[in-house]
Amino acid sequence: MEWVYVEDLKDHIGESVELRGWVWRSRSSGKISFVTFRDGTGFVQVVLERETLGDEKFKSVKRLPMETSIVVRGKVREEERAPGGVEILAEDVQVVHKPDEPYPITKPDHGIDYLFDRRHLWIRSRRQFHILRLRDKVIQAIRKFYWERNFVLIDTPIFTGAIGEAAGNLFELDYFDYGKVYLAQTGQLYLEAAALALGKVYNLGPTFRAEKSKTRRHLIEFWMNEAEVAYYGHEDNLKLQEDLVSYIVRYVLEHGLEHLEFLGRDIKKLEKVEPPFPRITYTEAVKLLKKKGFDIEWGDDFGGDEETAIAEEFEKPVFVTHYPRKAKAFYMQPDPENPDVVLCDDLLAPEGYGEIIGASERIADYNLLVERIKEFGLPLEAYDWYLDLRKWGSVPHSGFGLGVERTIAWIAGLEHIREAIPFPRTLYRVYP
RNA sequence: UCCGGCGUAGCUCAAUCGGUAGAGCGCCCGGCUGUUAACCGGGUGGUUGGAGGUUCGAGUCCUCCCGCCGGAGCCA
Repeated sequence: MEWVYVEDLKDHIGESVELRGWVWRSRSSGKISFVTFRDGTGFVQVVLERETLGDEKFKSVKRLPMETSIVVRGKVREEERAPGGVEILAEDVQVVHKPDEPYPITKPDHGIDYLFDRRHLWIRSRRQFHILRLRDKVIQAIRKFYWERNFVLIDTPIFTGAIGEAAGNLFELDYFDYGKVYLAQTGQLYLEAAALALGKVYNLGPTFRAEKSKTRRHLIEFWMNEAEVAYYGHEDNLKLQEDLVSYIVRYVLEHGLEHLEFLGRDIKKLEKVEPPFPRITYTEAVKLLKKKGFDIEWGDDFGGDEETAIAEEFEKPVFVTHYPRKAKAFYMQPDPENPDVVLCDDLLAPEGYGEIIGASERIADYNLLVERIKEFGLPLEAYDWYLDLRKWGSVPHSGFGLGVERTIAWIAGLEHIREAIPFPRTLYRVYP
């Protein structure tokens, strides 16, 4: 008998098949019992009848505890009364492992701390199943987007010297006799080197921020997708970002619709995400916020409330461009028309999900970059190799970083980013 | 780090003004051939986060500590 996964059952209607998986829940009656069965690819209802299985077999399997692992053989049939429209009429059930203790996650009324203490088990639950499948789709979309455009994947290092966007917020480790090294906050500087070698490059991997951030938009360890392209200016950069984000949303709508529907996501809102995205300059955004009653002055950075207030003016993600030089990182190219602002953008997701991209054109001129490093009080010697990039064949180039979990949280409509990653690292949690 | 909230059965919560510690779910036993978080009957279950204090009497009030949740700052 052929071993079939739940996700492929629709191709086997009327056949007898073997399923290997686990009991999610079961409901038992006197002579019939319904098992919600899961195998990692989906959930399906298995019907156990006394008449089909015989008295003895039925008695032994009619009340299997949650998370009993079982192999089921039976007939696949369309059934209107079954959730999902397809069910299995069991002809044989073999128990692989029957738990001795009650499964700790039962009805959906547990507290968030209890659930995260049992994250290794919680990921078996339906909601988590759908979220993690969506995450997989988002990452598939990212890789496919760059692959289709002939970008080269550059895996940037996790251990780095003391360089990055800021000196603080770094996790410090001892590295043999070398001394202190730090966990990467960004692969950007390495991607800039790679862009000058390979043209169009990207990365996708974990990054670490030792920020004591305690909000629904922050993780200590999160995944970032960064891209960097030689000879790209500010405008090319914006175009690439809106193409990427639209591509991800379209891909998920096409390949992950059932997951979005399970999570109750408003699909119509996602369908509107097509290029071009609206744009607003920082200066215009400040005016808008003042009109809305915010106490903000030109030069201040935006907080979560400000970002939400800007984003709610638009149905699509919105670019906020041309931030004040002093509010942003040292490597950003000044606007030739106004040196107080830089050629950068933040992409704000709709519905209050905040910043999902930070981007800029990078400074190409050696002397200007040295000046900025000094101006920001950074140690010049740590940037030796980075400055080298401006010594030989320096060119204008631009890039950005996309926060993977924030993108997932937005697309999936999650209340908190911690559900968007299998095992979240938050301020007070590294277990499990 | 700062501000606010919470901590009671395995879980989610209730307990009036300071006056006998409760419910639902889970689990165990029994019943039921179409359940959808099944349902019905019975049973099981407590150092009220910890230490100290006020009081005739503290889950409830006070002090300190611990843990968690929400938010701020910072950021993707």
